[in-house]
Amino acid sequence: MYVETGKMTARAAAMADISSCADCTIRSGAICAGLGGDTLHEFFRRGRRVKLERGQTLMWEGDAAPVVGSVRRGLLKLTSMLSDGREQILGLALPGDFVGRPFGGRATSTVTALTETSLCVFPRAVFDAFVADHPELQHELLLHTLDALDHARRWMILLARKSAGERVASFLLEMADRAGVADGEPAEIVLSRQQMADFLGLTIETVSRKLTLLRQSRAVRLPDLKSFVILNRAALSDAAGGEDRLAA
Amino acid sequence: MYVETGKMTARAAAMADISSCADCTIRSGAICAGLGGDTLHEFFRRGRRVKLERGQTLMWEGDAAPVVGSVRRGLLKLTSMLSDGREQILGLALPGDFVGRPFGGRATSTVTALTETSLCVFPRAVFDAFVADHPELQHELLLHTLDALDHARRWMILLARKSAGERVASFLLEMADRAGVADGEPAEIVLSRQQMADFLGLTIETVSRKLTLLRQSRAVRLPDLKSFVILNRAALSDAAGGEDRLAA
DNA sequence: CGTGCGGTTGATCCGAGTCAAGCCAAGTGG
DNA sequence: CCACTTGGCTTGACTCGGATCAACCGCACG
Repeated sequence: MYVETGKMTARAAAMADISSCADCTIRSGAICAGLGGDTLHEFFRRGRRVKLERGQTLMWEGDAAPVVGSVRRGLLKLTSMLSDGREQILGLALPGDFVGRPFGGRATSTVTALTETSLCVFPRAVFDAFVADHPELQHELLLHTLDALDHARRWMILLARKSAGERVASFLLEMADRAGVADGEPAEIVLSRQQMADFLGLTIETVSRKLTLLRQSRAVRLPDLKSFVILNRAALSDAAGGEDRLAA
Repeated sequence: MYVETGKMTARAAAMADISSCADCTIRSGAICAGLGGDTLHEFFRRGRRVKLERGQTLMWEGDAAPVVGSVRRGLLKLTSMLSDGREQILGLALPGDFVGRPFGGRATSTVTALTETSLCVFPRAVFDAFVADHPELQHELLLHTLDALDHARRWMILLARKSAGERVASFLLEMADRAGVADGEPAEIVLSRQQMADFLGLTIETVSRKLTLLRQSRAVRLPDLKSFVILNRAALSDAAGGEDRLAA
């Protein structure tokens, strides 16, 4: 885990902090949205910018999890390990999302970077105390948590009731929409086939087969392993099964 | 939907409110925990006590959902309807749990009473405003939401990875634990077989078969349709599959 | 060149869904 | 009081979708 801050004067640190917030592309969607200049600065001073390489883990399920954080850039997965050693992906964290468990005991999931990722990380005790003093921050955190809950519950429906083909189609739709990629344009598949399987509650072979079927039906094009293009959104949406709509 | 309040003098209403809170058995676990006497009274004055009969619905998925509430007594289900008409139960709400979606647009699930239920219900706009003015209330709501999120994510694992037998066993364990019933003592199954199936992402036939197997293996006894007794917790826990532990 | 790893494809198996029949307890009407 | 219905549950026979096991492909890397 590489931490960007080093030794510097208080003034230099403050300037770095301010510029950090000023150039932050996700402020509007993050929990720090709505914090005034002074409060924002106070808040930021308590955290650190952390950069994770692909594959690095921020916290482990069950650990005392000393930190929470806000994603600035990149993509992380939240996972839980099963007794048989397989892992289930519980969700993804994108820029603006919040990770970790404030006011709690142990971390409820393992948080791992899927791409190079940058976060604002806070010691949990410090974060908890600061939130207690700043209702507007707590409010943003509450909104984020409510959204995450809604999203998790929609995903429950997919896992409980959708067929393998529907899951894969739903996944592609969600990836394209979250990335804001238009139909016809190539969108990135950030996950490996194994990770897609872990996410969708399937096996790698089934994921592969269903992708092949979607390609053969001309709903999508798969130029390479890590990208896809929506050729026929209606067909894809149809294959996703009514779309009780996972999109937030 | 039967609303208990009628016309009464301000003083009588206030007394009713106070006694309502005083005799509330779930205060400690509800979002109103930690509200001081005056604030609690203020808060309570803004809501109403609502009683739902078994089967009555408090709000519908997708509706503008004008209310939120805190469960005092009884049991409700949160459901979402699939395009094919089947429903998936997203979660249960027990005394102390919070239902509805504050600060949001539409209700994200349908909320229906499974037993006779009593709630403190608030108009959403009123609730939102009151929460904004009372950080301690917002804090409690946040804690509840974080817990609900953790619970939903654990349930995702069950739906994504567990076999039918494991799901049914996990369900029985959770029911017994939530009701605080000791092994050997009869515990209530509040749901019908159909509702269990909707909850576990199975069909009614499969639920029935797996219950029969558990009975035959002497893990549980099923005196009648609506109750069960844990005879061998080790066996049941084993059948639940390692128990990556759904209990909070 | 091999060697290894991620992905695809094929053959087979098994668990849960589907369809259908029957059971039992609680109404309901003659 | 008894035949008949009704609704929730169980059980059985069969089907089918996705897991499993296995072979193979293609590419990166030593």
